[in-house]
Amino acid sequence: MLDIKMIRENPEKVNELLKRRNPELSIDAILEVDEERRQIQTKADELRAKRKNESQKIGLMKKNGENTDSIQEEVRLLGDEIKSLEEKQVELDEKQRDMLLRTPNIPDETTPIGASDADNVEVSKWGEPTKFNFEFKAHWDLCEEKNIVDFERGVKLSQSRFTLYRGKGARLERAVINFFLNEHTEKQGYEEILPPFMANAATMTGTGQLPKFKDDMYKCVDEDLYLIPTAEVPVTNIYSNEILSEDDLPKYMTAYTPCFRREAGSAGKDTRGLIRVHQFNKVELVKLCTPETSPEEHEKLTEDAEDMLKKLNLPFRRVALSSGDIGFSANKCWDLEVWMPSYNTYKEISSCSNFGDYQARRANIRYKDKATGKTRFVHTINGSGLAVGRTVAAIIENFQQEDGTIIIPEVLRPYTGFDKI
RNA sequence: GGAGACGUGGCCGAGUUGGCUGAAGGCGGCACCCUGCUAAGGUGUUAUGUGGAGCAAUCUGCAUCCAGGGUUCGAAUCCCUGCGUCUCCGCCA
Repeated sequence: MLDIKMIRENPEKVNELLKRRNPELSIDAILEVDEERRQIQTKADELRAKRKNESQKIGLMKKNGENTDSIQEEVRLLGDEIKSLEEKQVELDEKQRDMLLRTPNIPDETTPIGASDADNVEVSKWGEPTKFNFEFKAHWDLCEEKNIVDFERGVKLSQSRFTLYRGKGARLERAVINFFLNEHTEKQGYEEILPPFMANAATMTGTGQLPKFKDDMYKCVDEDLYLIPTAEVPVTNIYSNEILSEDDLPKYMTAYTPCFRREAGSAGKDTRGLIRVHQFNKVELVKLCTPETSPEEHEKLTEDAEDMLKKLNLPFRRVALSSGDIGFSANKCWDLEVWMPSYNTYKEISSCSNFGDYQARRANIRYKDKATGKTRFVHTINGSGLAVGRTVAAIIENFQQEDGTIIIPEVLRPYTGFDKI
């Protein structure tokens, strides 16, 4: 959520930056509501102050045995007036909050300006796209051949885009999860978190999924609970409505969770294989830090994610998302894309975003600044470290051999217990 | 799931015959003072949100005693609902 005071003081600047994201965005309507809201509040405050004084007066008069009938009637009428103003005020408060909650974060100055993913900028590359001197296969074909993912029965059990891993496939998936978690916790200093896989509406609002992206999520029928689309949601919200000490920062947290996404609006895209499914596994990296350190913490987190790809020896590149393509809550985002032979291109495997204080303001996550003694909003950062299903798909495709076997990367072998499939 | 108890500031804990209590007291924290060091002691300070004034330091109004409603001139205090915690019983991986 953007800071209403900041918007009030820099309306042109905010509009200009928002239009980099989408030319139709504007905060003008919010400012109109804000103006009216403040007028009502001032008026209501005055009347409440009056009622307070008068009521105290009544108390004293009663003590002295005076008759208070007329003044009581007067204050009762005042109460009616206050009540109607309060109703109006609540209405405007909610309206303003809703408008702010539906307004995306403003892009960082360093985010490349552009309208869509076509304007994203490749900034670095590691390794070379895998070359084959034989007819290579797509991971979905290899998976079926080796019976390590049973796509058809996954569909039977649930619906399309649900997968059933089995045998060495299931073991490989679990090995990748454990490898990532061990690296993040033992070598990179993150605290392991195992959060609930369902979260309530307040939590979903904190990170930005609600109110705008309700239709992207799975919702429980009889409860105010949603299946999480990413571990970012519960993990970032761990400290919602709390004030941390500056000494507690930065917080490094990592979590494995399954992720549930309805993928509404992506019909026809990536319909085969493990790339786009309704339930997938992911290990997430989340940081809370001070505003001063957030750019460098963002960079370090991205490097931590890149480190996983390097250790697996998977070719990848880093892309700076353009202002038209970054996520709703982010002000800056690097995508890591892994080489996927079947697509003959790089596919997103991690998205490392800096949210500034946007999520912290929504979730109300603050800290006490030591130097000034003031409470400030933390900055939140997160990134996939990495998407597990896509990692498995990349391993299967990039490390397939002419004889039809798949070589398991060295670093995973202690986890899989086998060196090829 | 059934029965009961409870929900106050960073923590503990007063306040429940409604009124001057944003809230006593203690602990902790912070600042300063004092004792040559340490232990101890003294003084002060110590919530959040939001509106207004001011360049600012700051001053000031309003709100907040789990949340939301209600009663009343006036509610931390009374009533209702929800959420949560604890105890006992039942059930269960």
